[in-house]
Amino acid sequence: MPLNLLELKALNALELAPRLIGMKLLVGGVGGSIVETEAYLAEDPASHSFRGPRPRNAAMFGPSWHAYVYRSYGLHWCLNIVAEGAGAVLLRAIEPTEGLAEMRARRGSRVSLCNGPGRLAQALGITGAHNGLSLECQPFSIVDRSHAPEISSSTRIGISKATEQPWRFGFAGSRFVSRAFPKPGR
DNA sequence: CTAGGGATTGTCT
DNA sequence: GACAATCCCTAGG
Repeated sequence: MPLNLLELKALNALELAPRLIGMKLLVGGVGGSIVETEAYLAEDPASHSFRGPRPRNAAMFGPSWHAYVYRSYGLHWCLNIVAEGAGAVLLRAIEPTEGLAEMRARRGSRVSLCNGPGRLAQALGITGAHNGLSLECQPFSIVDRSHAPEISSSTRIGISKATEQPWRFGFAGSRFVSRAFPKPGR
């Protein structure tokens, strides 16, 4: 499906995060279907944009539908999609479908290719050089889903602030997520 | 200027 | 399940 960029660029992080589930993301022809995301809002203590513009988070205050890439724990890269309102959506897992050999080469032939933000970035060849780039241009290629999938949600992973917000989203039932989602409540 | 701590992952026990 | 690896932003003096 072609992208409705006008619609997508107007969404804030909390709206965009579930909207991205099921969309296909390729970087240099390598990638697959997005199955797990997390939303980070500007007024969110867990967000890098919470304390206002800084050199590191400048991309979050730029135009939406651009990449925000940061280094995590000094060694891993993490890829976000900037949303309206100085928020961003962290891409945590994709179901790899294109360029499997290249991903395995970058991942050192490890079994886990794209389940987790650091692994995903490594498998897709993302580095700080991609920070601030528009997702409308090479090497990025994004294709919309044809219909809305069933979405799971849970609290976000690895944060110490605003831990109760259920702002992690996933493709229901996918085995490619970084962590299983709790069963729907009853 | 220095100390503390991550939106993580791989390895070892 | 525990912990090291490793960079750099942030807070505080």
